[in-house]
Amino acid sequence: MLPTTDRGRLSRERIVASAAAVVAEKGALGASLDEVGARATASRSQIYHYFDDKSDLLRAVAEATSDAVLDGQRVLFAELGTWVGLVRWTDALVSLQVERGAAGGCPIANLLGQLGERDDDIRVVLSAGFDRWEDHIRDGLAAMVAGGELRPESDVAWLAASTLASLQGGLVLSQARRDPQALRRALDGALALIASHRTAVETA
Amino acid sequence: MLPTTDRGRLSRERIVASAAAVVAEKGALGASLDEVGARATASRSQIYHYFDDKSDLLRAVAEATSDAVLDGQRVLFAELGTWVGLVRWTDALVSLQVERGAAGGCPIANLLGQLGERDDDIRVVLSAGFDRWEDHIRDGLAAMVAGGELRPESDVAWLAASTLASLQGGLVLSQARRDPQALRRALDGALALIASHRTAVETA
DNA sequence: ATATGACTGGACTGTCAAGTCCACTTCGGG
DNA sequence: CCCGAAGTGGACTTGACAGTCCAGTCATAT
Repeated sequence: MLPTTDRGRLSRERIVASAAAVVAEKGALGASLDEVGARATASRSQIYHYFDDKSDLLRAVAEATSDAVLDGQRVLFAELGTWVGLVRWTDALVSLQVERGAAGGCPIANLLGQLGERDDDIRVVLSAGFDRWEDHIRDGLAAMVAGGELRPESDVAWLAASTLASLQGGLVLSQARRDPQALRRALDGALALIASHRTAVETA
Repeated sequence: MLPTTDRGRLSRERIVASAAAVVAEKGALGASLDEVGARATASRSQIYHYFDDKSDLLRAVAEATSDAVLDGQRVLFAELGTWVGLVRWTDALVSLQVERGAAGGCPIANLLGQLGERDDDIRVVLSAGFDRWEDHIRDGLAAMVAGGELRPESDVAWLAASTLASLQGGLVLSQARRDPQALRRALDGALALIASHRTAVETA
């Protein structure tokens, strides 16, 4: 079931990547294995060679999608330890939403909505993705506390959870309205809450 | 296409209600017209008597769902004009999520994720639902300003948008984690932001 | 009472996707 | 060189679903 040769490994990866793309376009239920195979230049029996069934493939897609979303922010995450870096992170997220024409929200949340109630394994994978995301934010805030930018008594775990929620909700609203400003306003709310815990009062 | 008799009106309503239930359970794509008909004690030709096709029915479901979600909060909305009422509203939302075992997020957001990118009419209907929701929050905050509970210069439109985003994001995270506390933390963030605009400092 | 049109039921068709099967190719080790 | 396993391709089966069609029922207005 797991590929033992390089050739097989590449085949499997091609299939997962194609599946992720098709799922992003057509939704999980709307994604046919025929189309996945066509894009990966692989036939359906290859898919069943590496995966038990469609659900198994979708689990792999969920993992790949989580990784992709987090990887896309790796550079930004590194900057989260300062107020300036935090603001830059929000700016980058809004810019991304502008580029996409405010279409399509968070890929992780999309999969959750489509599969979360149907397949508990997938729900757990996506939940872990959110956890990692929140951890990065919390680590950044903790670094701001350590660096003296935030007051020591700040509850960074709560602030991180609340910030990720603002981000997710902002994405939902901007997708609904096709308006990136909805995300901007949501993130400004999160920033304002964090700002209320800053030490120096050198304007936000 | 639109029913002209009472009997037809009831049939149509039964169909929409059943469709909304099936869609909530199985998702929009997973909902078959056979099952909708079976639950509504109506055959498929009845469905096609009132709706052009499945998309047309789903549009009606989107409207019904928006109305149902907003209606379910009508009593709470009336209380939003005071800090106490605002807190009660958040408590009720968290309680609801506890009752549901933190399963299934916001029905409007779920439909958006499944159909928003596929059918623009539906996206607009759901977006309007969010608008009405945000309007109720904004009106409540404006009443708090008028009542002297919030400082006059408070940007209630922004606070309302940010609060709805926290709510939506909190629902996403609580659904992913099967943990209503994620919603609690998100809403506490929104409350803290609003609290920072209060006049009297009589503890939050 | 009956004709008209709204309303209803169920059978039928075409399409499309999941999953199975088997024959074939590639490639590395003996 | 050749054997066996890993990897590959495509045809086939089965089932489910959207959408159509037509024959029949119900309510009511005259």
